[in-house]
Amino acid sequence: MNSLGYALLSMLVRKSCTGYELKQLLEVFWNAKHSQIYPLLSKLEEDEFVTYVHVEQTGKPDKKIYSITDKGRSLLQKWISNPPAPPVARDEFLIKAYAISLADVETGISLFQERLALYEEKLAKRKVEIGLMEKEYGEKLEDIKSNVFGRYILFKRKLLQEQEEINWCKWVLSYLEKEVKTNRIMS
Amino acid sequence: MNSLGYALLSMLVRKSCTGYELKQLLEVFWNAKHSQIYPLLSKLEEDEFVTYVHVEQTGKPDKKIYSITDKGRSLLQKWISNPPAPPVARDEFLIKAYAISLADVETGISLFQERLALYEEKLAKRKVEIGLMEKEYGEKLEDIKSNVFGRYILFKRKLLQEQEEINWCKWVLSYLEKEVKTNRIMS
DNA sequence: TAGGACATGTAAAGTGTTACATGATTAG
DNA sequence: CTAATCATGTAACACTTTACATGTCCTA
Repeated sequence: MNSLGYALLSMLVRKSCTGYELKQLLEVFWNAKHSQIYPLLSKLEEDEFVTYVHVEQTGKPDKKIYSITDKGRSLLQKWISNPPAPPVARDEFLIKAYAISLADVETGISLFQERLALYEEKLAKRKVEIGLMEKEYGEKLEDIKSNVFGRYILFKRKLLQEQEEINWCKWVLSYLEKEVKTNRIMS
Repeated sequence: MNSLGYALLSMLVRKSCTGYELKQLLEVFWNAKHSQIYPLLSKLEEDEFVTYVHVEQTGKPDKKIYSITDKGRSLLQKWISNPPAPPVARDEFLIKAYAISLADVETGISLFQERLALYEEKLAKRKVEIGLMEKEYGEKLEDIKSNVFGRYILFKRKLLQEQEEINWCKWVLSYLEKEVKTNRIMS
């Protein structure tokens, strides 16, 4: 079983879902493609970690609602206490930032301004999401036994990281924009 | 060309390196394996983005010192101004954190304590690294045209993100440890 | 004397992305 | 009338990891 398999199980603990729904929920972790999710769900079903019911629909395509089994739940539970694999982060932007001395200042500035805009948008959405959670679940969010606690702390983490990315972008931009001003005075 | 190829080029802009050195330098981005680096360097050489000189050594294995070509440099330069691909972060720990309600409180606490320890160690090393850079390069670090500026801002970003991960771990631990105390009083 | 640093390579297996394939309903 | 949402699946290709392969010097 790979990480994605466990990610699917961890979602199904909270509630039964279709593959389509799982794809969207998994976005809190990373952006897995449906072409990876559907075959993996079949494999999970074969190994009896999940089961599904086929639901016929009119107007919409039929769907399969997957649920976690006891076998699946105990697998996930055991896996949690194992030491996690080291995190991997692949970010093309950081390579560009690293090589920024090769670009002219204007390119550098627009690179960072776009990154800043991207994360400001992410942060705004995140705040809305967390706000909705707080309205819907209230004190339940702070209850470590509740099945929304995990989701809540993950969202908070994302918020903090996004905020920090914004701070960093602004810090870098202050250097880049200082340079532009100096050039203007000299010309 | 893929991201790893550009990552290699961005390292070679600063200085000529062997594949072995590149593997270590690339760790600022992510942990690429040598089995991916060596064949890619060959391909880069075939396409004339890099060249190498064979250096014979005694006592140590021979090595190839790779340098970027003008063709490679201009490729990298053009690539920088293209919009970067969205970042991907795969982190098993976060799946475990998400499913934490399934584990008992003690498991949750040790999970987060180990994460905290890991990032405190990372942060400590990062501070040393940055300290060394500041000693070695001084004001050059704040010069956006200098070829250490990119490296410096990347390290600073990592520092901020690591610090934030620590804050978050402590915040989550405060909930988990509150629960343990409540249980003790009740028993 | 065991393990790490130095140094480069290939092969196989596993994981992830893009493209192909289908098709009704609803909102703009 | 065009794009998005719902919904699932396969095939080909690209990328990454693990394992196999070799060999000396130096440090604990």
